[in-house]
Amino acid sequence: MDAFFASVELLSYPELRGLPVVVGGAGIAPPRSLPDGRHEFARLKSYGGRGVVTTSTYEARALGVFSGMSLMRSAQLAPEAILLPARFDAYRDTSRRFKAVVAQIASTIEDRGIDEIYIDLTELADATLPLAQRIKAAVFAATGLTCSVGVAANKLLAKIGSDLQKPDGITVLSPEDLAVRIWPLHVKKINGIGAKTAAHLEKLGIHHIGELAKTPVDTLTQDFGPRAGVWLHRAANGMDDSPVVTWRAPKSFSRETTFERDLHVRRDRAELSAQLAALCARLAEDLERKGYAGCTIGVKLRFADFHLVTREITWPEVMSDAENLLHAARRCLKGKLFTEADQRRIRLLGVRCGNLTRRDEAAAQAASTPRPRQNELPFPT
DNA sequence: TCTGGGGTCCTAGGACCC
DNA sequence: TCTGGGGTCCTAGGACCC
Repeated sequence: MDAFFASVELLSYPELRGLPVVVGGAGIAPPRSLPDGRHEFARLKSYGGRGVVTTSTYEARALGVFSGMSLMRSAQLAPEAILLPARFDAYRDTSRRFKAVVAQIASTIEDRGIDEIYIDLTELADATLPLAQRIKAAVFAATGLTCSVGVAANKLLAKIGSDLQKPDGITVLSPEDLAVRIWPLHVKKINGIGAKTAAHLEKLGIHHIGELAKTPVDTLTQDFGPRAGVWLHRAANGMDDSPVVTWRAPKSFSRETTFERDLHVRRDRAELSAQLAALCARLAEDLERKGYAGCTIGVKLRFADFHLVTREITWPEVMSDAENLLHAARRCLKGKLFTEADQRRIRLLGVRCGNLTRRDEAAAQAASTPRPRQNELPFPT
C-alpha cells in the first residue's frame, strides 16, 4: 500500500490532499472539529514529545520527512506540515479489507504486516499485466487507496519491483531485467540488507547490487560468515527460493512503552513499578485475546543514553495472566541490573512473552502455574 | 530539541546430557 | 588427571522489517 497510514487519514480528511501530512506516534491530539464541519489540525512545529514519523505523505517526503525520523527533527524540515495521531484500529480495518479482496483473486497470500503482502500467482492462468491491474483495481474499489505491485519470479525480485514505480505502480520483471533494472540499484534495495550491512559493503567498495553480484562468494563469506555470505551473493544475482508462506504460528508477543520523561532507577521506582504492572496487564490481555500462553518471559530496558538491555527467564510452566507475567518480569529485573548507587535513568520499558503454545493445548498445564509471591518490589536496588 | 512499537531471525557462548 | 564429540536448551545481543 502507498504511504498507507497517511493515505487512510486522507480518506477521512480529504481537504489535506496535496499537503505535507505526517502520521506520528504518541500523545498527539486528534484534529478538532469546528462548528462549520471543518477541522483544526496540529502543525509539526507545535509538537514537543518524543514520537517519530510513522508515515508521511509524498508531499512531506519531498521535504525530507521519512518514516522513523523523530518528529522534532521533522519539524525543523517541515514546520508547517500537518501532524495527525496514528489510528491503528482504522488501519487494521482497512488492512483486512485490502487483504480480503486480494484473496478473492488469488488465495495464496503471505502476510507481511499491516500494509504489505506477497501473492503467489503461479497457478493463475491470466496474463500477468491484466492480473496485476485487476488486483490494483480491486484494492482501490475496496479501500479507495492505491497500492504498488511488483511481479517477478520470486519474492525478492517482486519486492524490489514493487518499489520501483511507487506510488500507484505496476512493475513486471523478466529475467533479462536483472542486469538492466536491478543491478544499478543500491544494495539497500535488497530486503534484508539494512544500514549496517550496507555500510560494511560500502567499505568493501560495493555500492550497487551489480557490484555485489560480481563479488566472489568466497570474499563475501570471509566478511559476513558462510550463511550471510552465500545469501548476499544469491540475492544480488536475483536468486530466492523462499516460498509464499500463508500462515505462521506467532513466536512472541510484547508490549513496550517509551516514557514522556526518563525515569530514575531508584527515585522513580513507584512509577516504574506501576508501568511494569500496566505492561504486564496489556500483554496478558493480548495473550488472552489471541489464545496463547508462554513460558519465556523477558524485560527490555532502554537507558537514557539509548543503551539497550534485555533479560529473560524460561519458566517450567506456561503462563498468560498478568499476575504471573509480572512476577516473572520482576524476576528478570533482579540481580546485577541495578546497584545501590545507581543514578541511571530509563527511557523505555518492555515486557515480552515467548515460547508460546496455544492456550487450549496448554490447558492442562495452566492449573499448575506457580502462584505469584506477594510483597515483591520490582526494580530492586 | 535526536531516535516508537511490534515483530522475526541469527549468532555465540555456556550448561548439561549422552 | 586429562581428554573426545554431538546434541539440545537457554540467554543476550544485534540486524532487520513494517
